[in-house]
Amino acid sequence: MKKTNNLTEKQFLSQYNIHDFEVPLTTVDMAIFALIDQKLHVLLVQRNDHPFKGEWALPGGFIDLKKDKTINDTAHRKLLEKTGIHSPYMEQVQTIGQAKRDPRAWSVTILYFALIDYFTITSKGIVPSTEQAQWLSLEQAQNLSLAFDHQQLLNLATNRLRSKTRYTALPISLMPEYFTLTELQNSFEIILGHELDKKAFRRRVLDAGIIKPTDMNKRSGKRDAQLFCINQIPLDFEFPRAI
Amino acid sequence: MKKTNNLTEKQFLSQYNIHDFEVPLTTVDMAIFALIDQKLHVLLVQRNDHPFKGEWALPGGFIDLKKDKTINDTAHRKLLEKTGIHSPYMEQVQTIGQAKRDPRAWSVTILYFALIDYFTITSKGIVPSTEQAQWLSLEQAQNLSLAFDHQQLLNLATNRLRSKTRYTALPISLMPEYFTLTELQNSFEIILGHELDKKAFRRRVLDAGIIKPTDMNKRSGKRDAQLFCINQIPLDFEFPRAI
DNA sequence: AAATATAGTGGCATTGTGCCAATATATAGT
DNA sequence: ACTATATATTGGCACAATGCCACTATATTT
Repeated sequence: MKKTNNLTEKQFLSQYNIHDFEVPLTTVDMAIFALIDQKLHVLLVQRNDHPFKGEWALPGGFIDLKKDKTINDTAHRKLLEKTGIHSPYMEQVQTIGQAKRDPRAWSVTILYFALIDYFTITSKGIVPSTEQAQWLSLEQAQNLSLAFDHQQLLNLATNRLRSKTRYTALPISLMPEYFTLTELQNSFEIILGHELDKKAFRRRVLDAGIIKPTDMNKRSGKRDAQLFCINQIPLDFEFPRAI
Repeated sequence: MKKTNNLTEKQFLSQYNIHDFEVPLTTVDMAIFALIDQKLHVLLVQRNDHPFKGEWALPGGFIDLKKDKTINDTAHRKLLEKTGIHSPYMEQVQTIGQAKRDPRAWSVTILYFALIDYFTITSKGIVPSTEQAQWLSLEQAQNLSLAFDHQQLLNLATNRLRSKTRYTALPISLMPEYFTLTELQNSFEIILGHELDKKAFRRRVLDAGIIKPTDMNKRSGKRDAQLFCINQIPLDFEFPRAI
Protein backbone atom coordinates (compact mmCIF):
# COMPACT_ATOMS: atom_id res chain seq x y z
CA MET A 1 0.00 0.00 0.00
CA LYS A 2 1.17 3.51 -0.75
CA LYS A 3 2.42 5.98 1.79
CA THR A 4 -0.47 8.00 3.08
CA ASN A 5 1.06 10.29 5.63
CA ASN A 6 0.79 13.60 3.85
CA LEU A 7 -2.41 13.22 1.89
CA THR A 8 -5.62 15.10 2.45
CA GLU A 9 -8.57 12.97 3.44
CA LYS A 10 -9.99 13.39 -0.04
CA GLN A 11 -6.79 12.19 -1.68
CA PHE A 12 -6.59 9.33 0.78
CA LEU A 13 -10.12 8.15 0.01
CA SER A 14 -9.64 8.42 -3.74
CA GLN A 15 -6.78 5.94 -3.67
CA TYR A 16 -8.17 3.67 -0.97
CA ASN A 17 -8.81 0.14 -2.12
CA ILE A 18 -10.66 -2.15 0.22
CA HIS A 19 -8.98 -5.14 -1.38
CA ASP A 20 -5.57 -3.97 -0.19
CA PHE A 21 -6.43 -5.64 3.09
CA GLU A 22 -7.51 -9.13 3.92
CA VAL A 23 -11.03 -8.85 5.25
CA PRO A 24 -13.23 -11.57 6.69
CA LEU A 25 -16.46 -12.81 5.18
CA THR A 26 -19.38 -11.13 6.90
CA THR A 27 -22.82 -12.69 7.10
CA VAL A 28 -26.08 -12.37 8.98
CA ASP A 29 -27.79 -15.45 10.40
CA MET A 30 -31.24 -15.68 11.92
CA ALA A 31 -33.00 -17.89 14.39
CA ILE A 32 -36.68 -17.36 13.64
CA PHE A 33 -38.93 -18.75 16.35
CA ALA A 34 -42.62 -19.51 16.42
CA LEU A 35 -44.96 -21.62 18.52
CA ILE A 36 -46.57 -24.51 16.67
CA ASP A 37 -48.67 -27.20 18.35
CA GLN A 38 -47.57 -26.18 21.82
CA LYS A 39 -43.90 -26.43 20.95
CA LEU A 40 -41.20 -23.95 20.16
CA HIS A 41 -40.17 -24.25 16.52
CA VAL A 42 -37.35 -22.72 14.54
CA LEU A 43 -37.19 -22.12 10.79
CA LEU A 44 -34.34 -23.94 9.05
CA VAL A 45 -33.29 -24.13 5.42
CA GLN A 46 -31.49 -26.77 3.42
CA ARG A 47 -28.46 -25.19 1.83
CA ASN A 48 -28.51 -24.96 -1.95
CA ASP A 49 -24.83 -24.29 -2.34
CA HIS A 50 -21.47 -25.29 -1.03
CA PRO A 51 -20.17 -25.33 1.58
CA PHE A 52 -22.38 -27.73 3.56
CA LYS A 53 -24.59 -28.17 0.50
CA GLY A 54 -27.80 -29.99 1.38
CA GLU A 55 -27.38 -29.65 5.12
CA TRP A 56 -29.76 -27.85 7.44
CA ALA A 57 -28.82 -24.34 8.49
CA LEU A 58 -30.21 -21.16 9.97
CA PRO A 59 -31.44 -18.83 7.24
CA GLY A 60 -29.00 -16.07 6.52
CA GLY A 61 -26.58 -14.73 4.00
CA PHE A 62 -24.33 -11.95 2.94
CA ILE A 63 -24.97 -8.28 3.38
CA ASP A 64 -26.13 -6.81 0.08
CA LEU A 65 -24.04 -3.66 -0.10
CA LYS A 66 -26.39 -2.21 -2.69
CA LYS A 67 -29.77 -2.96 -1.14
CA ASP A 68 -28.99 -2.81 2.57
CA LYS A 69 -28.31 0.52 4.25
CA THR A 70 -27.78 -1.08 7.63
CA ILE A 71 -27.19 -4.49 9.02
CA ASN A 72 -30.70 -4.50 10.44
CA ASP A 73 -31.91 -4.06 6.87
CA THR A 74 -30.10 -7.26 5.98
CA ALA A 75 -31.78 -9.10 8.82
CA HIS A 76 -35.20 -7.72 7.90
CA ARG A 77 -34.67 -8.63 4.27
CA LYS A 78 -33.77 -12.21 5.14
CA LEU A 79 -36.78 -12.48 7.37
CA LEU A 80 -39.09 -11.10 4.70
CA GLU A 81 -37.72 -13.55 2.13
CA LYS A 82 -38.39 -16.51 4.39
CA THR A 83 -41.63 -15.58 6.11
CA GLY A 84 -43.23 -12.66 4.31
CA ILE A 85 -43.25 -10.72 7.55
CA HIS A 86 -42.13 -7.12 7.61
CA SER A 87 -41.91 -6.05 11.23
CA PRO A 88 -41.67 -8.82 13.73
CA TYR A 89 -39.87 -8.65 17.00
CA MET A 90 -36.21 -8.90 16.14
CA GLU A 91 -33.10 -8.53 18.19
CA GLN A 92 -29.39 -8.85 17.66
CA VAL A 93 -27.96 -11.63 19.80
CA GLN A 94 -24.23 -11.75 19.31
CA THR A 95 -21.51 -11.64 16.70
CA ILE A 96 -19.29 -14.65 16.25
CA GLY A 97 -16.04 -14.33 14.35
CA GLN A 98 -13.60 -17.16 13.92
CA ALA A 99 -10.85 -18.16 11.54
CA LYS A 100 -12.24 -21.64 10.99
CA ARG A 101 -16.00 -21.46 11.29
CA ASP A 102 -16.33 -21.29 7.49
CA PRO A 103 -14.07 -23.41 5.26
CA ARG A 104 -13.96 -20.60 2.70
CA ALA A 105 -12.35 -17.92 4.84
CA TRP A 106 -12.08 -16.12 8.16
CA SER A 107 -15.72 -15.51 8.86
CA VAL A 108 -17.86 -13.21 10.94
CA THR A 109 -21.56 -13.73 11.45
CA ILE A 110 -24.01 -11.43 13.15
CA LEU A 111 -26.69 -13.51 14.81
CA TYR A 112 -30.27 -12.28 15.20
CA PHE A 113 -33.36 -13.89 16.54
CA ALA A 114 -36.94 -13.10 15.61
CA LEU A 115 -40.28 -14.03 17.13
CA ILE A 116 -43.37 -14.35 15.02
CA ASP A 117 -46.92 -15.50 15.38
CA TYR A 118 -47.17 -18.62 13.25
CA PHE A 119 -50.73 -18.03 12.16
CA THR A 120 -50.11 -14.61 10.69
CA ILE A 121 -47.73 -16.23 8.22
CA THR A 122 -49.81 -19.29 7.47
CA SER A 123 -52.68 -16.99 6.66
CA LYS A 124 -50.47 -15.09 4.24
CA GLY A 125 -48.70 -18.17 2.97
CA ILE A 126 -44.96 -18.43 3.20
CA VAL A 127 -43.26 -16.58 0.38
CA PRO A 128 -41.42 -19.05 -1.83
CA SER A 129 -37.69 -19.07 -1.56
CA THR A 130 -34.78 -20.48 -3.51
CA GLU A 131 -34.01 -22.69 -0.59
CA GLN A 132 -36.16 -25.29 1.04
CA ALA A 133 -37.38 -23.76 4.29
CA GLN A 134 -39.06 -25.74 7.01
CA TRP A 135 -40.25 -25.35 10.57
CA LEU A 136 -38.66 -27.85 12.92
CA SER A 137 -39.31 -28.21 16.60
CA LEU A 138 -36.40 -27.03 18.68
CA GLU A 139 -35.93 -30.57 19.88
CA GLN A 140 -35.67 -31.87 16.33
CA ALA A 141 -33.34 -29.06 15.33
CA GLN A 142 -31.03 -29.72 18.23
CA ASN A 143 -30.71 -33.35 17.29
CA LEU A 144 -29.67 -32.50 13.75
CA SER A 145 -26.13 -31.78 12.70
CA LEU A 146 -26.38 -28.25 11.38
CA ALA A 147 -24.05 -26.55 8.90
CA PHE A 148 -21.13 -24.40 10.09
CA ASP A 149 -21.41 -23.63 13.82
CA HIS A 150 -25.15 -23.12 13.51
CA GLN A 151 -25.85 -25.57 16.29
CA GLN A 152 -23.96 -23.25 18.61
CA LEU A 153 -25.69 -20.20 17.14
CA LEU A 154 -29.07 -21.81 17.68
CA ASN A 155 -28.15 -22.46 21.30
CA LEU A 156 -27.07 -18.86 21.78
CA ALA A 157 -30.35 -17.59 20.38
CA THR A 158 -32.40 -20.06 22.41
CA ASN A 159 -30.60 -19.14 25.61
CA ARG A 160 -31.17 -15.47 24.95
CA LEU A 161 -34.85 -16.10 24.31
CA ARG A 162 -35.21 -18.13 27.53
CA SER A 163 -33.20 -15.68 29.55
CA LYS A 164 -35.17 -12.64 28.45
CA THR A 165 -38.44 -14.46 28.91
CA ARG A 166 -37.61 -14.50 32.60
CA TYR A 167 -37.59 -10.71 33.00
CA THR A 168 -39.27 -9.18 29.95
CA ALA A 169 -42.56 -9.55 28.09
CA LEU A 170 -40.87 -11.01 25.03
CA PRO A 171 -43.20 -13.98 24.39
CA ILE A 172 -46.03 -11.55 23.66
CA SER A 173 -44.48 -11.24 20.20
CA LEU A 174 -45.38 -14.88 19.59
CA MET A 175 -49.07 -14.22 20.22
CA PRO A 176 -51.83 -13.31 17.79
CA GLU A 177 -53.59 -9.97 18.07
CA TYR A 178 -56.06 -11.21 20.70
CA PHE A 179 -55.25 -13.88 23.23
CA THR A 180 -56.33 -15.15 26.62
CA LEU A 181 -54.21 -15.00 29.73
CA THR A 182 -54.00 -18.78 29.81
CA GLU A 183 -52.68 -18.82 26.26
CA LEU A 184 -50.10 -16.21 27.13
CA GLN A 185 -49.02 -18.09 30.21
CA ASN A 186 -48.76 -21.20 28.08
CA SER A 187 -46.30 -19.49 25.74
CA PHE A 188 -44.13 -18.46 28.66
CA GLU A 189 -44.22 -21.98 30.02
CA ILE A 190 -43.28 -23.57 26.71
CA ILE A 191 -40.26 -21.32 26.35
CA LEU A 192 -39.15 -21.63 29.95
CA GLY A 193 -39.75 -25.35 30.04
CA HIS A 194 -41.61 -25.39 33.33
CA GLU A 195 -45.00 -24.46 34.77
CA LEU A 196 -45.85 -21.11 36.30
CA ASP A 197 -48.31 -20.19 39.00
CA LYS A 198 -51.52 -18.87 37.48
CA LYS A 199 -52.24 -16.17 40.01
CA ALA A 200 -48.69 -14.87 40.14
CA PHE A 201 -48.44 -14.79 36.37
CA ARG A 202 -51.65 -12.81 35.94
CA ARG A 203 -50.74 -10.33 38.63
CA ARG A 204 -47.37 -9.84 37.04
CA VAL A 205 -48.50 -9.08 33.49
CA LEU A 206 -51.60 -7.13 34.50
CA ASP A 207 -49.93 -4.95 37.12
CA ALA A 208 -47.19 -4.15 34.64
CA GLY A 209 -49.82 -2.80 32.25
CA ILE A 210 -48.25 -4.43 29.24
CA ILE A 211 -51.51 -5.92 28.07
CA LYS A 212 -55.04 -4.60 28.27
CA PRO A 213 -58.41 -6.32 28.48
CA THR A 214 -60.91 -6.18 25.65
CA ASP A 215 -64.67 -6.65 25.89
CA MET A 216 -64.42 -9.84 23.84
CA ASN A 217 -64.43 -13.38 25.13
CA LYS A 218 -63.01 -16.55 23.74
CA ARG A 219 -65.17 -19.66 23.74
CA SER A 220 -62.82 -22.53 24.39
CA GLY A 221 -64.70 -25.67 25.41
CA LYS A 222 -65.55 -24.83 29.00
CA ARG A 223 -65.85 -21.46 30.63
CA ASP A 224 -65.25 -18.43 28.38
CA ALA A 225 -61.99 -16.60 28.78
CA GLN A 226 -61.49 -12.88 28.38
CA LEU A 227 -59.43 -11.77 25.42
CA PHE A 228 -56.54 -9.36 25.88
CA CYS A 229 -54.36 -7.43 23.49
CA ILE A 230 -50.99 -5.77 23.67
CA ASN A 231 -50.84 -2.41 25.35
CA GLN A 232 -47.98 -0.01 24.84
CA ILE A 233 -44.78 -1.87 25.69
CA PRO A 234 -41.66 0.26 25.83
CA LEU A 235 -38.86 -1.46 23.96
CA ASP A 236 -36.77 -1.63 27.09
CA PHE A 237 -39.52 -2.87 29.40
CA GLU A 238 -38.34 -5.13 32.19
CA PHE A 239 -40.11 -6.64 35.18
CA PRO A 240 -38.59 -5.65 38.52
CA ARG A 241 -37.88 -9.29 39.26
CA ALA A 242 -37.20 -12.35 37.16
CA ILE A 243 -39.64 -15.26 37.17
CA MET B 1 -18.79 -16.10 -11.00
CA LYS B 2 -18.68 -19.60 -12.44
CA LYS B 3 -21.46 -22.09 -12.28
CA THR B 4 -21.13 -24.14 -9.14
CA ASN B 5 -24.08 -26.43 -9.21
CA ASN B 6 -22.40 -29.72 -9.86
CA LEU B 7 -19.11 -29.34 -8.06
CA THR B 8 -17.98 -31.27 -5.01
CA GLU B 9 -17.39 -29.18 -1.94
CA LYS B 10 -13.62 -29.57 -2.44
CA GLN B 11 -13.81 -28.32 -6.02
CA PHE B 12 -16.05 -25.49 -4.94
CA LEU B 13 -13.64 -24.32 -2.27
CA SER B 14 -10.62 -24.54 -4.54
CA GLN B 15 -12.13 -22.06 -6.96
CA TYR B 16 -13.80 -19.84 -4.36
CA ASN B 17 -12.49 -16.30 -4.36
CA ILE B 18 -13.61 -14.04 -1.58
CA HIS B 19 -13.08 -11.02 -3.82
CA ASP B 20 -15.79 -12.19 -6.16
CA PHE B 21 -18.21 -10.55 -3.76
CA GLU B 22 -18.37 -7.07 -2.36
CA VAL B 23 -17.77 -7.40 1.34
CA PRO B 24 -17.91 -4.74 4.01
CA LEU B 25 -15.00 -3.50 6.07
CA THR B 26 -15.02 -5.20 9.45
CA THR B 27 -13.49 -3.67 12.55
CA VAL B 28 -13.50 -4.02 16.32
CA ASP B 29 -13.90 -0.95 18.53
CA MET B 30 -13.53 -0.75 22.27
CA ALA B 31 -14.82 1.44 25.05
CA ILE B 32 -12.32 0.92 27.86
CA PHE B 33 -13.59 2.30 31.16
CA ALA B 34 -11.82 3.08 34.41
CA LEU B 35 -12.52 5.19 37.47
CA ILE B 36 -10.15 8.11 37.96
CA ASP B 37 -10.63 10.80 40.62
CA GLN B 38 -14.18 9.76 41.39
CA LYS B 39 -15.22 9.96 37.76
CA LEU B 40 -15.85 7.45 35.03
CA HIS B 41 -13.19 7.78 32.34
CA VAL B 42 -12.84 6.28 28.91
CA LEU B 43 -9.66 5.72 26.91
CA LEU B 44 -9.59 7.56 23.58
CA VAL B 45 -6.97 7.79 20.86
CA GLN B 46 -6.16 10.46 18.32
CA ARG B 47 -6.25 8.91 14.90
CA ASN B 48 -2.93 8.74 13.05
CA ASP B 49 -4.44 8.06 9.66
CA HIS B 50 -7.27 9.04 7.40
CA PRO B 51 -10.17 9.05 7.59
CA PHE B 52 -10.83 11.42 10.52
CA LYS B 53 -7.07 11.90 10.92
CA GLY B 54 -6.25 13.72 14.15
CA GLU B 55 -9.71 13.32 15.63
CA TRP B 56 -10.52 11.49 18.83
CA ALA B 57 -11.85 7.97 18.52
CA LEU B 58 -12.40 4.76 20.44
CA PRO B 59 -9.40 2.47 20.13
CA GLY B 60 -9.94 -0.29 17.63
CA GLY B 61 -8.96 -1.61 14.30
CA PHE B 62 -9.13 -4.38 11.79
CA ILE B 63 -9.17 -8.05 12.53
CA ASP B 64 -5.72 -9.49 11.88
CA LEU B 65 -6.59 -12.62 9.95
CA LYS B 66 -3.17 -14.08 10.66
CA LYS B 67 -2.84 -13.37 14.38
CA ASP B 68 -6.44 -13.55 15.56
CA LYS B 69 -8.20 -16.88 15.78
CA THR B 70 -11.42 -15.32 17.01
CA ILE B 71 -12.93 -11.90 17.24
CA ASN B 72 -12.40 -11.93 21.00
CA ASP B 73 -8.71 -12.32 20.26
CA THR B 74 -8.86 -9.12 18.27
CA ALA B 75 -10.49 -7.30 21.16
CA HIS B 76 -7.98 -8.68 23.65
CA ARG B 77 -5.11 -7.72 21.39
CA LYS B 78 -6.35 -4.15 21.06
CA LEU B 79 -6.78 -3.89 24.79
CA LEU B 80 -3.30 -5.24 25.44
CA GLU B 81 -1.79 -2.77 23.00
CA LYS B 82 -3.45 0.17 24.71
CA THR B 83 -3.32 -0.79 28.38
CA GLY B 84 -0.90 -3.67 28.85
CA ILE B 85 -3.69 -5.64 30.51
CA HIS B 86 -4.25 -9.25 29.53
CA SER B 87 -7.47 -10.34 31.16
CA PRO B 88 -9.80 -7.58 32.20
CA TYR B 89 -13.54 -7.80 32.28
CA MET B 90 -14.61 -7.57 28.67
CA GLU B 91 -17.93 -7.99 26.97
CA GLN B 92 -19.33 -7.67 23.49
CA VAL B 93 -21.94 -4.91 23.33
CA GLN B 94 -23.36 -4.79 19.85
CA THR B 95 -22.46 -4.83 16.19
CA ILE B 96 -23.21 -1.81 14.07
CA GLY B 97 -23.17 -2.07 10.31
CA GLN B 98 -24.03 0.78 7.98
CA ALA B 99 -23.33 1.82 4.43
CA LYS B 100 -22.18 5.28 5.41
CA ARG B 101 -20.58 5.06 8.81
CA ASP B 102 -17.13 4.95 7.20
CA PRO B 103 -16.36 7.10 4.13
CA ARG B 104 -14.15 4.33 2.72
CA ALA B 105 -16.80 1.66 2.39
CA TRP B 106 -19.79 -0.20 3.80
CA SER B 107 -18.57 -0.84 7.29
CA VAL B 108 -19.29 -3.17 10.18
CA THR B 109 -17.88 -2.69 13.64
CA ILE B 110 -18.12 -5.01 16.59
CA LEU B 111 -18.25 -2.96 19.76
CA TYR B 112 -16.80 -4.19 23.05
CA PHE B 113 -16.45 -2.60 26.41
CA ALA B 114 -13.85 -3.36 29.04
CA LEU B 115 -13.52 -2.42 32.70
CA ILE B 116 -10.15 -2.08 34.33
CA ASP B 117 -8.73 -0.88 37.61
CA TYR B 118 -6.80 2.27 36.75
CA PHE B 119 -4.07 1.73 39.29
CA THR B 120 -3.07 -1.69 38.03
CA ILE B 121 -2.12 -0.09 34.72
CA THR B 122 -0.47 3.01 36.15
CA SER B 123 1.70 0.73 38.24
CA LYS B 124 2.69 -1.18 35.12
CA GLY B 125 2.86 1.89 32.93
CA ILE B 126 0.80 2.14 29.80
CA VAL B 127 2.40 0.29 26.93
CA PRO B 128 3.38 2.79 24.25
CA SER B 129 1.26 2.83 21.17
CA THR B 130 1.51 4.26 17.69
CA GLU B 131 -1.42 6.44 18.48
CA GLN B 132 -1.75 9.00 21.19
CA ALA B 133 -3.96 7.44 23.86
CA GLN B 134 -5.51 9.41 26.67
CA TRP B 135 -8.01 8.97 29.47
CA LEU B 136 -10.88 11.43 29.27
CA SER B 137 -13.76 11.76 31.66
CA LEU B 138 -16.98 10.53 30.18
CA GLU B 139 -18.32 14.06 30.36
CA GLN B 140 -15.38 15.42 28.37
CA ALA B 141 -15.62 12.58 25.86
CA GLN B 142 -19.30 13.19 25.30
CA ASN B 143 -18.69 16.85 24.56
CA LEU B 144 -16.12 16.05 21.91
CA SER B 145 -16.94 15.34 18.31
CA LEU B 146 -15.63 11.82 17.86
CA ALA B 147 -14.61 10.15 14.61
CA PHE B 148 -17.07 8.01 12.65
CA ASP B 149 -20.15 7.17 14.75
CA HIS B 150 -18.02 6.67 17.83
CA GLN B 151 -20.12 9.07 19.83
CA GLN B 152 -23.04 6.71 19.34
CA LEU B 153 -20.87 3.69 20.10
CA LEU B 154 -19.68 5.29 23.31
CA ASN B 155 -23.29 5.88 24.32
CA LEU B 156 -24.19 2.27 23.60
CA ALA B 157 -21.32 1.03 25.73
CA THR B 158 -22.12 3.46 28.53
CA ASN B 159 -25.76 2.48 28.56
CA ARG B 160 -24.85 -1.18 28.71
CA LEU B 161 -22.49 -0.50 31.60
CA ARG B 162 -25.14 1.47 33.50
CA SER B 163 -27.84 -1.03 32.76
CA LYS B 164 -25.85 -4.04 33.93
CA THR B 165 -24.66 -2.20 37.00
CA ARG B 166 -28.28 -2.27 38.13
CA TYR B 167 -28.52 -6.05 38.35
CA THR B 168 -25.00 -7.50 38.26
CA ALA B 169 -21.76 -7.02 40.19
CA LEU B 170 -20.00 -5.56 37.19
CA PRO B 171 -18.36 -2.51 38.86
CA ILE B 172 -16.26 -4.89 40.97
CA SER B 173 -14.04 -5.18 37.90
CA LEU B 174 -13.15 -1.51 38.35
CA MET B 175 -11.85 -2.08 41.87
CA PRO B 176 -8.33 -2.88 43.07
CA GLU B 177 -7.61 -6.19 44.81
CA TYR B 178 -8.68 -4.92 48.23
CA PHE B 179 -11.36 -2.33 48.77
CA THR B 180 -13.81 -1.08 51.37
CA LEU B 181 -17.55 -1.35 51.09
CA THR B 182 -17.83 2.41 50.92
CA GLU B 183 -15.41 2.50 48.00
CA LEU B 184 -17.37 -0.20 46.22
CA GLN B 185 -20.65 1.60 46.82
CA ASN B 186 -19.02 4.75 45.51
CA SER B 187 -18.14 3.04 42.23
CA PHE B 188 -21.73 1.90 41.79
CA GLU B 189 -22.96 5.41 42.53
CA ILE B 190 -20.59 7.03 40.06
CA ILE B 191 -21.70 4.73 37.28
CA LEU B 192 -25.39 4.95 38.10
CA GLY B 193 -25.27 8.70 38.65
CA HIS B 194 -27.23 8.67 41.88
CA GLU B 195 -26.77 7.78 45.54
CA LEU B 196 -27.58 4.41 47.06
CA ASP B 197 -28.65 3.48 50.56
CA LYS B 198 -25.70 2.24 52.60
CA LYS B 199 -27.51 -0.50 54.50
CA ALA B 200 -29.33 -1.85 51.50
CA PHE B 201 -26.18 -1.85 49.40
CA ARG B 202 -24.14 -3.75 51.99
CA ARG B 203 -26.85 -6.32 52.56
CA ARG B 204 -27.12 -6.85 48.85
CA VAL B 205 -23.48 -7.50 48.06
CA LEU B 206 -22.73 -9.39 51.28
CA ASP B 207 -25.78 -11.66 51.17
CA ALA B 208 -24.96 -12.47 47.55
CA GLY B 209 -21.56 -13.73 48.64
CA ILE B 210 -19.76 -12.06 45.76
CA ILE B 211 -17.16 -10.45 48.02
CA LYS B 212 -15.56 -11.71 51.19
CA PRO B 213 -14.10 -9.89 54.19
CA THR B 214 -10.39 -9.90 54.94
CA ASP B 215 -8.75 -9.35 58.33
CA MET B 216 -7.20 -6.13 57.04
CA ASN B 217 -8.41 -2.61 57.66
CA LYS B 218 -7.99 0.56 55.72
CA ARG B 219 -7.07 3.77 57.52
CA SER B 220 -8.91 6.53 55.76
CA GLY B 221 -9.01 9.72 57.80
CA LYS B 222 -11.62 8.85 60.37
CA ARG B 223 -12.74 5.45 61.51
CA ASP B 224 -10.97 2.46 59.94
CA ALA B 225 -12.86 0.47 57.36
CA GLN B 226 -12.67 -3.25 56.76
CA LEU B 227 -11.10 -4.36 53.49
CA PHE B 228 -12.88 -6.85 51.26
CA CYS B 229 -11.83 -8.79 48.20
CA ILE B 230 -13.63 -10.52 45.38
CA ASN B 231 -15.08 -13.91 46.10
CA GLN B 232 -16.02 -16.37 43.38
CA ILE B 233 -18.37 -14.60 40.99
CA PRO B 234 -19.98 -16.78 38.34
CA LEU B 235 -19.82 -15.08 34.96
CA ASP B 236 -23.59 -15.01 34.74
CA PHE B 237 -24.23 -13.79 38.28
CA GLU B 238 -27.30 -11.62 38.66
CA PHE B 239 -29.03 -10.13 41.67
CA PRO B 240 -32.64 -11.25 42.09
CA ARG B 241 -33.79 -7.64 41.71
CA ALA B 242 -32.38 -4.54 40.05
CA ILE B 243 -31.27 -1.58 42.13
C1' DA C 1 -12.78 15.22 77.00
C1' DA C 2 -15.81 16.81 73.44
C1' DA C 3 -16.80 17.44 68.65
C1' DT C 4 -16.86 15.42 64.23
C1' DA C 5 -16.64 12.50 60.46
C1' DT C 6 -16.95 8.12 58.70
C1' DA C 7 -18.02 2.96 59.44
C1' DG C 8 -21.34 -0.12 60.43
C1' DT C 9 -26.11 -1.95 62.35
C1' DG C 10 -31.26 -2.39 63.83
C1' DG C 11 -35.69 -2.55 62.62
C1' DC C 12 -39.86 -1.85 60.24
C1' DA C 13 -42.38 -0.66 55.77
C1' DT C 14 -43.04 -1.73 51.00
C1' DT C 15 -43.08 -4.38 46.90
C1' DG C 16 -43.36 -8.31 44.07
C1' DT C 17 -43.59 -13.17 43.93
C1' DG C 18 -44.77 -18.21 45.60
C1' DC C 19 -48.26 -21.02 47.10
C1' DC C 20 -52.60 -22.99 47.58
C1' DA C 21 -57.33 -22.94 48.04
C1' DA C 22 -61.83 -20.93 47.03
C1' DT C 23 -65.21 -19.11 43.84
C1' DA C 24 -67.32 -18.38 39.05
C1' DT C 25 -69.05 -19.81 34.66
C1' DA C 26 -69.31 -22.27 30.66
C1' DT C 27 -70.37 -27.10 28.55
C1' DA C 28 -72.00 -31.97 28.65
C1' DG C 29 -74.58 -35.66 30.32
C1' DT C 30 -78.69 -37.27 32.72
C1' DA D 1 -83.79 -28.23 34.82
C1' DC D 2 -79.96 -30.35 37.56
C1' DT D 3 -75.51 -32.09 38.38
C1' DA D 4 -70.79 -33.15 37.24
C1' DT D 5 -66.71 -31.29 35.27
C1' DA D 6 -63.37 -28.53 33.32
C1' DT D 7 -61.49 -24.26 32.85
C1' DA D 8 -61.33 -19.14 34.25
C1' DT D 9 -60.68 -16.04 37.79
C1' DT D 10 -59.88 -14.38 42.48
C1' DG D 11 -58.56 -14.26 47.74
C1' DG D 12 -55.34 -14.25 51.06
C1' DC D 13 -51.24 -15.07 53.51
C1' DA D 14 -46.12 -16.23 53.64
C1' DC D 15 -41.62 -15.06 52.06
C1' DA D 16 -37.68 -12.65 50.14
C1' DA D 17 -35.24 -8.56 48.79
C1' DT D 18 -35.11 -3.83 48.87
C1' DG D 19 -36.18 1.20 50.67
C1' DC D 20 -35.88 4.11 54.44
C1' DC D 21 -34.13 6.21 58.37
C1' DA D 22 -32.39 6.43 62.78
C1' DC D 23 -29.11 4.57 65.82
C1' DT D 24 -24.52 2.85 67.54
C1' DA D 25 -19.29 2.40 67.06
C1' DT D 26 -14.66 4.02 66.41
C1' DA D 27 -11.18 6.63 64.67
C1' DT D 28 -9.23 11.55 64.23
C1' DT D 29 -9.27 16.46 65.40
C1' DT D 30 -9.73 20.27 68.53
